[in-house]
Amino acid sequence: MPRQVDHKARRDQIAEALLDIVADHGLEAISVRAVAAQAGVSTGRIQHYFANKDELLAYAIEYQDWLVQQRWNEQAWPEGEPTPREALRWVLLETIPRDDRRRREWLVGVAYLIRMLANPKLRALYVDGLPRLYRLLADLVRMAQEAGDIAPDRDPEVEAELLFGLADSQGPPVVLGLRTPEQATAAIDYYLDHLFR
Amino acid sequence: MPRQVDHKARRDQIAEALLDIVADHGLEAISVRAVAAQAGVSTGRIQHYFANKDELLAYAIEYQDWLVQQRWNEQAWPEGEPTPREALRWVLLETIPRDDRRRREWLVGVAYLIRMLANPKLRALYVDGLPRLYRLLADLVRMAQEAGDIAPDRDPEVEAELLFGLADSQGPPVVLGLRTPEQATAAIDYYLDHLFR
DNA sequence: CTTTTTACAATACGTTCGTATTGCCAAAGC
DNA sequence: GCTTTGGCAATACGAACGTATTGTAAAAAG
Repeated sequence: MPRQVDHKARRDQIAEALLDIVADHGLEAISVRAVAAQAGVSTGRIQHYFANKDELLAYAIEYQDWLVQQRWNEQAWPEGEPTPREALRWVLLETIPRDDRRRREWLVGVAYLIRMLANPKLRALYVDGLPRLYRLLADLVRMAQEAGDIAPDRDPEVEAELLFGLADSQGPPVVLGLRTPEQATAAIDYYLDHLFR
Repeated sequence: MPRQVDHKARRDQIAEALLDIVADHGLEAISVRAVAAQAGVSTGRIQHYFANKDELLAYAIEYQDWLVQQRWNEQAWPEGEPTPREALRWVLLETIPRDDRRRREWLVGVAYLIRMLANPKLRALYVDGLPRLYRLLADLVRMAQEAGDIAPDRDPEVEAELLFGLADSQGPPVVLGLRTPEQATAAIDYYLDHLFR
């Protein structure tokens, strides 16, 4: 066997370029040539690593999903053992598009949503992830309740929905510049202050 | 002047076809020929009523925005003078994609979101609408408070954000079939039960 | 040193795209 | 009734598209 290259690295580099374009101009701006230009490679290279455009598109979100999971596995939780409140805050802030990386992830997620309707593999990325997130939030609320930091009459499932909804609904206004990430963070902190006592 | 036709009706019919395609397959599926086929007209007809593709795309969301405003102006409020709670519930349920019409509107809104980043005219549709919605929700909470139906220590602005977030976050799971519209409605009713007493 | 295979670059091919062009029919104005 | 003009259909055109094909440099295997 001749010259060996890191296949994943090459595919990831191409996926990076695709995700940049999608976040800026949507899926309709994706062409093999445009991705090649953004990545600074030839279309021949892209053809060498992806059988066709659909496979390229599919790899790119799977790659983004992998990126997100990497961050959650490595960075969570930032400093030692967090309290339920710290963990809750970390998770909620993680969902808002507060910096370039998270902004791109958020926009790409939006761009791929309609594709999920007809594509079961894409759908699974969302369908599997959301209930896990709800469960995590509810568990953290429960832990805080058991520690006496949240009033016992609060329903953890309902609180999980409210918290997620509050964080999730910050996405569009932040991305569109109607609200700053700081304001979105403040909204979440404000509600956490009410929830914890 | 010769034969006169209803220009708006023609344009709306074409916009309808475009919106159907966008909701099903995203903006990347839009071509003048595809819209013509969906509408059952010739591409010549589309060219006659729209200078180019961009103008067609722009007209279509403006048309959808007009449709939504029509419904809010005419159907709100369903039966006579509603209580603040009825009005609140009506508004919140209006934002969830519970039937084909609202589902299409929701999906089209998502599809156009990335275009709003670079297009001020599109952005305005969102940027103008959201604060008005927040204000409406907060006002309704305030009215209910003054009537003694909501505890006076609730912050109307915070409650507006929670209510909107709760309703808004139902969109993706409902559209993707993870949750039924009935379950989404139940989640909203459950929280309204807690808020009102 | 030769062979084989990987990793591409370059180009070619057929299709689809947005849009320009052309032509025709019907109705209103004179 | 002739002219004009709006309302199209049909077609044409160049660019861009996804992808197939071809060629080549280089490195591992023998």
